Amino acid sequence: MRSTGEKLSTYDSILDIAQRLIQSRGYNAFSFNDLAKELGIRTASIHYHFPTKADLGVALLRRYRQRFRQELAWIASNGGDSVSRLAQFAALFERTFKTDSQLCLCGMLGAEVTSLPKRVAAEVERFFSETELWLAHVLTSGKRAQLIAFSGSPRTQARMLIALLEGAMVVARGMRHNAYFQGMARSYLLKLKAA
Amino acid sequence: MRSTGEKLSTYDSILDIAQRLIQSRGYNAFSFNDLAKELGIRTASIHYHFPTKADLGVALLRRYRQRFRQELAWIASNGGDSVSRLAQFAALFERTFKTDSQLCLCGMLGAEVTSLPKRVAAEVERFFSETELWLAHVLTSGKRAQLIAFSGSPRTQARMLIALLEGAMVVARGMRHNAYFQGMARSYLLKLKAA
DNA sequence: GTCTATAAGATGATAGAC
DNA sequence: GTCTATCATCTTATAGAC
Repeated sequence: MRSTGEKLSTYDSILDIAQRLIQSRGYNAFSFNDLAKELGIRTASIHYHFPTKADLGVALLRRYRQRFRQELAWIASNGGDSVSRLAQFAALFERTFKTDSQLCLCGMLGAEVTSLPKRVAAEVERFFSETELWLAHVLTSGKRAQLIAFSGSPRTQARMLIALLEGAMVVARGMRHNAYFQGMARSYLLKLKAA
Repeated sequence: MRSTGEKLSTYDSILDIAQRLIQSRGYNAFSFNDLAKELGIRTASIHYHFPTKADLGVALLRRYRQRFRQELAWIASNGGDSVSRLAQFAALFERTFKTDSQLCLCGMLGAEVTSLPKRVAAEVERFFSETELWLAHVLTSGKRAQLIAFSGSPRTQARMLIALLEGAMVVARGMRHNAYFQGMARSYLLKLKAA
C-alpha cells in the first residue's frame, strides 16, 4: 500500500521512465543512459535493478499487462452496459494518446517485434490475446442483449476494434494530427449500436 | 527504362534492402553495416550514395510515395467501381503483409516518428495525407453513385480504413498471427457496401 | 544501492588512396 | 565507386570499491 506523496522506489521510477520513453520513441530508441540521466544516477545502477535491457522490458510489460487487466476488470464491474464498456475501452486508448501523443506500449512494441528480445515479444503477444478475449466477451454479451449488432465472429469484431485503435494512434502520429482520434472511435462504436 | 534481368544499380539495391529492413525491423534497428554486409561492400561506399542515414530515409520515402501514387493511379483508372477500388486498396496492404509479415513502410515509421530525423518524418506525413485524400475521393464517388453507404465525412471514413489496415498489420505482428488480416478488411468493406 | 572504472562492440560518419 | 583506415560517440554490460 503506497501512501500519497511517498517517494517512488528507483525500481518503479525506472519502469515509469522506460515506459514513457518506449511509448514515445520505441524500444530501440531509448537507452540505459536516457534512464540514468533522468534519474540522476549511473547506468551501472540501472543494471543492479535490471541485469539486461530484456529483463527491464519483460518486467515493464508484466506490470503493463497487470495494470491493463485491472482497468478492464473495473470497466467490467462498474455497472455500465456493453455499449458503455466498449466506449470506456476506447477511452483508455484515447487517454493514452492525449498524453504527448503516446502510443499504446504494445502498439509500439508490436511494430518493433521483429527486433525485440524473444521474451519481450512473448509478453506483447499475451497482451493482445488477453485484450482480444476480453473484448470478444463484451461483444458477445452485447449481442445477446441486443444492444450491439455486428456480423461475423465476436473475435473478428474484437480484432477490428483493437486494430482500429492501435492504427489510429500510429497514423495520427505519422500525420502529427492530434485531433485525428476524435471522430474515429466514436464513428465506429456508433455503427455497432443496434438500431 | 530497365530491361528484364538488368542488374540493379548499387543505389537502387541499397534502397531495396533498406526498405525491407525498415519494414521488418524499423528505422532505428537497421544499420549501414546491415546494408554493407548484404551488398558485399563497405559502409563507406553506402555513404558515397547517401551521405547520411537521413538522406537515405528521405530518398527511400520519396520513391515509396511515388510508387504508391502509381498504384493508386492504376486502381483509379483500371475500370473498377468504387467498391472494387476500395478492395484493391486494401489488397495492397494485404500483399505487403503477406511478404514476411512486413509492415507498411509508413506504418512502421509512423510509430517511430518521434525518434526520426525531421526530414524523414515530413515524408511520412505526406504519405498519409496523400493516401487519405485519394481514399476520401473514392468514398465520395461511391456514395454519390449509391454504391457505398457511410455516415460522417468521407475524410473520417478514409481515416478509419487507413487506421484499420495499419493497425491490423501492427497487431497481427504483435500476436504473430498471420491469418489475422484475413477476415478483417473484408468485414469492414462489406459493411460499407450500400444495401 | 550506488559509485568508478572499464570493456567490447556497434554506429554514423569522414579523409584520402586506388 | 569502392576501398582502407580511422574517428568520436554511444550502447549494453561487468567487476569491484564504498
